[in-house]
Amino acid sequence: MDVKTLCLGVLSRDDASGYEIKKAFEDGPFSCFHQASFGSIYPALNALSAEGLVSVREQAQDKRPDKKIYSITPKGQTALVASLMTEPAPDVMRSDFLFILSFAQYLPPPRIARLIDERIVWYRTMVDRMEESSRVDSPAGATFVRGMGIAVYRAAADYLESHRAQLIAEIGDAPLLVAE
Amino acid sequence: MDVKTLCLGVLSRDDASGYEIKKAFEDGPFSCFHQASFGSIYPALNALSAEGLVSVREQAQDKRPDKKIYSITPKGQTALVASLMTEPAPDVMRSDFLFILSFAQYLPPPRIARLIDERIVWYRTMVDRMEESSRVDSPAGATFVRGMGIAVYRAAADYLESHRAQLIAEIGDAPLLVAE
DNA sequence: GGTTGCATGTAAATGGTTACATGATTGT
DNA sequence: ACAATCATGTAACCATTTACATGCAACC
Repeated sequence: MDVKTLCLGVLSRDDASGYEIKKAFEDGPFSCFHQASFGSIYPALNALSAEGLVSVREQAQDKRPDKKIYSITPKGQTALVASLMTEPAPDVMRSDFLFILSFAQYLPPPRIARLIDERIVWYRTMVDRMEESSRVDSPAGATFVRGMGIAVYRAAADYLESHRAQLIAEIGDAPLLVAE
Repeated sequence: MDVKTLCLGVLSRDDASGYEIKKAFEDGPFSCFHQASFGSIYPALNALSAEGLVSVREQAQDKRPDKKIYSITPKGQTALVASLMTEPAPDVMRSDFLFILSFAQYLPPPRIARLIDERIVWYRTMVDRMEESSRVDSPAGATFVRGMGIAVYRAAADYLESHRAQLIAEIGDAPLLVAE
């Protein structure tokens, strides 16, 4: 699933500028499971435009730079659905946090405690944010995915909260390998 | 966290060949949150060797190609711990599955049903595998991380099972945009 | 007879990200 | 005075994946 398809997906929900598409991957509904930078979004948008999968209209703004607002075309809708019909690539997860935690016994307990505490806060914040956005009415798919995000992040936070103390106690008994 | 650190982490648990390290990222305890291919592992191992962070011994095998078994050195242990003390990069998740599901209303319900069913099986299989490996005694960090994996994957599978029917029903009412 | 597993390695291609360039406005 | 937000875009850089190269043994 390349950046072009990702942009098409965002645009299928609503017209947007490149800048706004970026936000959808930063804070928005896609931030949890896909990401893209300006360096990939702007070229993708130009390519989509050249292929006739999106249309552009320039919008002047006062006190703000001009915007290019992109809309998905019928051809673009078809292309999006075709991409959605291909077999999804396997999920990819990259977590330095879990990698570090899996060697907790080599590290100072206060560091482990801090990492876990920060992570709990992060998960709770994400759950709150998702619950808030679930108050506005969304398409069935988006609602389903958001609900799954809430369930999974809540399970993660709950686990960290309920097992934190035991891990800290266990690694507290072992000798340190590094100064704090 | 680059591939060199990842290899150092695997080797801190036990001596291994490049081939065996690959397996740790494919099926093993790290497969859920980091991955690496041969094309990155073998060069990383050579670099680590040149830096004195690992040592190598060649092992002849009958009916199998020769192996190069790598061991972490004291210097390597120090380097690993130093890496583990740096701030972890933010987690990255890339899921075509969730991206596709968030546009479920554009797609044929049987496809959505199949995708969800396959995913449930996958999560349950992973949970079973992790639970099995939790019967052998592991360091505190690894046990903690494995437990979190089980909790999170179980929550994901439970959510998919309990909300599957409702999603299928909701998208079944809308007109199809593509032939099955 | 074809696939999978074992085992190491290289080179090319890829698909990004990071950093840079530019500039007004608003908030601290 | 400095950082952040809005807004678009390019080019250099990067790490990794993919594909290739090689070959034997076991299994179906």
